[in-house]
Amino acid sequence: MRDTGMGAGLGGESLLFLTDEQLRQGIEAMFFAYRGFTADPDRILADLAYGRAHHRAVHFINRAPGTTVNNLLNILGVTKQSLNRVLRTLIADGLVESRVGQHDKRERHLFLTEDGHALEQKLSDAQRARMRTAFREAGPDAVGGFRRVLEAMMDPEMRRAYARLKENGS
Amino acid sequence: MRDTGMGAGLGGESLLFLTDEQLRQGIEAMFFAYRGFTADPDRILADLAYGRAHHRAVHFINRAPGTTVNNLLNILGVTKQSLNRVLRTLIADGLVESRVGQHDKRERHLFLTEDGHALEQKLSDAQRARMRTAFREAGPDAVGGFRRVLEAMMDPEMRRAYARLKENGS
DNA sequence: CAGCTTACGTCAGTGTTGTTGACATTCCAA
DNA sequence: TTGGAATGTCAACAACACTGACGTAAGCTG
Repeated sequence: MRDTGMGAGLGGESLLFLTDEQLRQGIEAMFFAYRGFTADPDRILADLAYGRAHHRAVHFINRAPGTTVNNLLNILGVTKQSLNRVLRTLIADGLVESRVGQHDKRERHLFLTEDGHALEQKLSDAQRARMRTAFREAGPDAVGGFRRVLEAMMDPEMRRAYARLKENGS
Repeated sequence: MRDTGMGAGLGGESLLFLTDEQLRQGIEAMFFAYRGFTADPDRILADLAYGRAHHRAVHFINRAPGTTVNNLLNILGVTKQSLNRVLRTLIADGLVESRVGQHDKRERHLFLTEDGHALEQKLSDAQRARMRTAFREAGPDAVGGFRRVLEAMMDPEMRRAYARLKENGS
C-alpha cells in the first residue's frame, strides 16, 4: 500500500498484474512518443545537412564539456568510426573544438564553440518545449512515474551514465 | 489539487515549475531508455539479417491483421518505397502474406503467416519482458504517469493512431 | 629502455533504412 | 471513355550504422 519504502528491485507490489495487452500498449506508446520526441530537432537538422547523430554529439558535449572522445563513445553507444565521421564534420564546420589533453596527451577534450552552443540551444529549445508541454499536460505526478519507468527500462550501464549526468548538471 | 476533472489540455497545475535541468533529464531519460527498449529485439534481429524496420512491420501487421500497405505507411511514418523493400523481403521469406483486396483491387491486405507469427512472438516476448520488469520496478502508480507523459509527447496524428490501436486490441 | 596497452584517427567495404523519381495498375467520376 | 487520383512496385541514391585493418602518438610496466 505505502508507495515508498522498499530499497530495491521488485518484490513488493505483487498485486501488479500486467496483461500482454497493457505491455503492448506500453511498447507502442514508446514507439509513437519517440517519434514525437525527435520530430522537432529532426526538422531543424534537415535544413542544415546534419542528422540525429550530430544532435546527440552536440547534446552530450554541451552536457559534459571537456569530455573525451572515448567517454562520448560509451555514452552514445556507437563505434568510433561512426562517431568520428560526425565529429569531423562538426569540427570542420566550427561547431566543436577538440583540445589535446594536458595530463594525457592522447586524449582529446571536446567543447562547443559559440556557434556550437547556438545550435545546441536551438535544438534543445525545440525539444524542451515539447517535453515541457507533455509534462504539463500529464501533470506532476505523472512526471515522476515517467522517469521511474524509463530509468527501469535502461540497461544497467546506461542507468549509471544517466545518473552520472544527472549529478553533473544538478 | 484534485487530480482529475479537467476535460482537456493544460490550464490546471500552474504550480508545476519545470527547470531546464529537469527537462534535460527527461530528454536524456528518453534517449537512454529507448536504447534499452530496442536492445533485445535488435539482438534477435541481427542473427536473422533483419532490422528494426522489419520488426516494426511485423509488429503492426500482427496488431492489425489485414491492414493495407497505405495504412501501415501512415502508422510507421515512412515512405511507401521504404516500407515496400521491407515487405518484399518479409513476403519472399514467407513471413507475411499479401492478398489483393476484394472490394478494391489496388489495395493489398497484409497478414502474418505461421512463421511470421513465430517471429513476432519471439521479438515481442523479449520486449514485453523488459517492459514488464520496468513496470514492476517502477510500481503501478508510475505506469500511469509513464503512459500519460508519452501520450502527451506524441504528435496529434500519432496520438490518434495509438488510440485506434488501443481500441483494436482491448 | 623495450614492449605492451591505450586513445585516437583513418581507409575501405558492407548493410539497413531512409529518401526521390519514374512507372504500372486500378478505381472513380466527369 | 477518358483523365485524374490512389495504390503499390522498381531503381538509384544518401545517411549512418557496422566490421576489419592499420597508423600514430603517448602512457605504463617490467
